[in-house]
Amino acid sequence: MTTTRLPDKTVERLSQYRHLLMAYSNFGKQHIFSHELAGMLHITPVQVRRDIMLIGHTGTLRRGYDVRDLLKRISKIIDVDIGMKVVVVGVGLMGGAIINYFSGKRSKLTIVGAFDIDPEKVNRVYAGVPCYPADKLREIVRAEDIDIAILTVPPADAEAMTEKLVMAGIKGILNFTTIPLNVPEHVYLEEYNMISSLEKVAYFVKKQKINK
Amino acid sequence: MTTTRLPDKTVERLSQYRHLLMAYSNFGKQHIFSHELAGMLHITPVQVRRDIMLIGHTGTLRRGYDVRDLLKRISKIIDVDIGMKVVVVGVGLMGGAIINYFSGKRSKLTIVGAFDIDPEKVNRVYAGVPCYPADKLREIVRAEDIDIAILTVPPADAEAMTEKLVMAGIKGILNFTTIPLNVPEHVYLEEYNMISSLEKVAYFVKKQKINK
DNA sequence: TAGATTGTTAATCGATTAACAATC
DNA sequence: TAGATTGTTAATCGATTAACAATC
Repeated sequence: MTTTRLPDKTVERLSQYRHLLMAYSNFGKQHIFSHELAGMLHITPVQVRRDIMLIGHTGTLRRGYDVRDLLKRISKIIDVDIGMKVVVVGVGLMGGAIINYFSGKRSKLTIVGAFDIDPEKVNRVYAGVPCYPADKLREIVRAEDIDIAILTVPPADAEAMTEKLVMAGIKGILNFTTIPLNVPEHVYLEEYNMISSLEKVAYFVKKQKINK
Repeated sequence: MTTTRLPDKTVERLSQYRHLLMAYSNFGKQHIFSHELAGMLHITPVQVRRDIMLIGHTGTLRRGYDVRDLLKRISKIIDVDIGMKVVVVGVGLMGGAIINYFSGKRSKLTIVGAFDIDPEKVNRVYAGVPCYPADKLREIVRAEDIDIAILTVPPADAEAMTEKLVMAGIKGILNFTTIPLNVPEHVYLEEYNMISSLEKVAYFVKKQKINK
């Protein structure tokens, strides 16, 4: 089954639908309407229906979508069959918080290790995740078949570390540093710049204030 | 000077241009071409020129843009004249990391306080930022004229806390919880869902692997 | 039946990019 | 001049939404 490549935004929303559906299912609900899902995410019902259409799932006119079936379908699409291993690179406050945040949350995406250059941190265990020395990166990534890295090193180290990650065979990077990274085409890169996000909020708050 | 509302994406990029320009300026460079800025951010030169056009700035054919002038112009657009106060709500690991991350970084956006319900945390100081009890939120937000909140409470508390923030008069929220929030129209909301981000990376890494 | 819902196409909206005149 | 660059319009691309037939 080779689904055509789903739009970026749809993939993000599928992950969010799943998150909500799991809560909903634990609540004992068996069916859900597109407008219910939409309401929770503040998007339109049409968008929900269209996303669900894109993954080839259908509901019923009477009761909407079967929660369990939809959950299964979404998981089939966005989950990895065997599971995928993730490492956190840079165990500062942010790296530590991220390890803690994900620890034990998702079953198919597991943080299996962390890396740091600080000898103080190396060989310690953070929320069940062992910290290795950065110079063993290549070795461990290859041996453990790790696919994804979350990058939380200081800005000055970001470029050099990215190069090492790519050389080691990492396939995807989630970048939390403020440095825009350079990666070859076969590596999927997702950047999150917290400063831009906050400045964007500030900009629109300011606009709002002026218009009033 | 009422600039027409800039596109969301342009505002984000302006913040990124500024970040790069500051580094570039410290490097002693006085001028920069659109393709140089573009290269650093992996976008097209046209996009850079268009964004710069939208804020009404111009460069020269010979030397591109004057770094200092452009910096000033961008700051004029996205910065707040008087400065804007920010609080972090929820001083867990993530909240603490964010306080630390921003501390001393931006001059116009300052984290002036944090809130938590845990008596252990209240009245302590994190990276220079005092932590107040959550029930003083309204009082302090009003007294200090705080505009923006970064929300890092546990998922279960997200909704209730958001309501309190809105009631207290917060104008913008940067939401780091996995709960999609409900806010009135006059409050600007920016959500960041780390789990969706990571699952998106996993999805495209998986796709890549299959196609090969 | 009347009302509510899904599934899907076509239209719209917003953002990016191609094309190119102007000019140093 | 030839080459490189900016500024800007028009075209394109991608994502969202409006519209509506089908149907329980």
